Amino acid sequence: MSTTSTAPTGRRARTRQRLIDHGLELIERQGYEQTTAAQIAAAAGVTEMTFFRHFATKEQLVLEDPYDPFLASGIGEQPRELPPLRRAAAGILAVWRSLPEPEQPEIRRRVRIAARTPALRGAMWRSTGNTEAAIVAQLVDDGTDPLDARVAASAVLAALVTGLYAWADGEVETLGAAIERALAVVGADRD
Amino acid sequence: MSTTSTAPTGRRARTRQRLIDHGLELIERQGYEQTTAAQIAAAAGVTEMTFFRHFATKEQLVLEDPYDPFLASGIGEQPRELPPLRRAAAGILAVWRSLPEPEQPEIRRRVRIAARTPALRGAMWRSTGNTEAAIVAQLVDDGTDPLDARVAASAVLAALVTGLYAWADGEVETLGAAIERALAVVGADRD
DNA sequence: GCGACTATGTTAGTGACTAACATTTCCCTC
DNA sequence: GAGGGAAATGTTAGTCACTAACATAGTCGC
Repeated sequence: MSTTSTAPTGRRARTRQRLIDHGLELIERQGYEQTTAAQIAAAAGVTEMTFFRHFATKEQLVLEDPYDPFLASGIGEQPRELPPLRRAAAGILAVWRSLPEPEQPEIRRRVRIAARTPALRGAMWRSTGNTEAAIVAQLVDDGTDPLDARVAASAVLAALVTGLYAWADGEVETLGAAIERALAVVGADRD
Repeated sequence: MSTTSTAPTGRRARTRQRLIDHGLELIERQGYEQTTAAQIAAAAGVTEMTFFRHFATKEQLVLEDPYDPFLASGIGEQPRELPPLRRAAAGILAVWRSLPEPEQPEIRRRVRIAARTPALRGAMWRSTGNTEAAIVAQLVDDGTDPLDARVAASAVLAALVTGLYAWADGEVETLGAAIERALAVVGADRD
C-alpha cells in the first residue's frame, strides 16, 4: 500500500477534487439553487451521473461534515457535578483548545455557503448527526439521563453551528473566538 | 364581513383540509418518502398542481409551523441579570405555563412524522425561523449582544424540538412534561 | 501486453416542483 | 335567480435532483 494515506491521488480522488473545486466556485458565484449538478459536472469535465457517484446528494458537495465526533471525547474529563449542558460545552471547549488550527479557508468557504442558503441550513443539522450521537453517548456513559443528554447535545450543537455561521459571515474575527463565545453562552464557563 | 375569523370554511379551506387529512394518513401508513404528492392529491380528489398551490413544498404539509413566535413574549419579564440562555428558557417556560393546552393529537401526529423522517428533521429547523427571530429580537431589546442572542435562541429551540421529539415518540407522558424537562436542561430553573 | 477491476459513460426513468394558459365553480350584485 | 367576475382548480409542458441497468474505457498487477 502507498504511504500517502492522507492524500489519495488516484483517478477517482482527482475527479472528486475537481468536482469540489469547480462546484464550490460555481456555487459561490451563482448561488446554490442556481447551480445545477449537471453544470458542476460539466465544469469538472465529467457527466452528471459521475457527480452523483461521488456525492449522493448535491448538499454533500458543500456539507462534507465539518463536524467531528472527536469533539465529544473531552466530555468524560469534566466534573460530573456539572449539569449536562455545561459538561458538554466545557468538554467540547477543552478539546477544541487542544487541537491544532484546522484548514480554515476551505471550511469557511463551505460554512459561508451553508449560512447563506436556507435549504442548506436545515441540511446542516442532519450532518451533525454523528457528532450529536457521540456527545449523547458520552454524557449517558457518565450517568446523565438519556433524554437530558439528547437535549443538552442538541443545544450545544445548535450553539456551535450558530457560532460558525457568525464566523463565516465575518462577524467574529477567528474561528476560535466564535467557538469560545458560542460555548460560553451555553455555559462552558461559569456564569 | 363574516364574524367567523377563526375557522374559514370556503372551498379552498375545505380542499386544504382534505389534503392535510389524506396526506397525514397516507404518510403515517406508508412513510414520508414513499408517499408522493400526486398520491395525496388523488386521495383528496384534486390534481398534483392543486396540491402545490396549497403547500409550496411537500414538507409544509407536515410542518405547518407548530412553533409560535408568541413563545418569545415572556422573555422581557425575566430578570435581566440572568444570562441570555436562561432568560430565554425561563421566558418561554413562563409563557407555556400560562397557555391553555393546545390541540395535542394533531400536533403530535405531525411531530411524530417529523421525528421519524430524517429529511424532515432538518426541515424542522428551518420552520422555527420566525420563532427564533422573535426570541432574538426580544433578547436584543433587553440588552443582549446580538450574537449571544442568536446563539441562545438557537440552543433553546434545539432543546425544545428535541423535547418535542421525545414526547411524540412516547418517551415522555405529556407535552408539558417534555417542555419543562427540555427547558430545565438549558437552565430554565436554577441548577 | 493482458486480464480483472475500477471509474466513467449512456439511456431511460421517477418525483418534486414551476410557468402559462384554459376552465370551472363559487358568490355577490342586481 | 340569472349574470358577471374573481377565486379555485385543471392541463400541459417543462426543469432538476436523483436512481437503475447496462455498456465502455482507464488502470494496475502480473
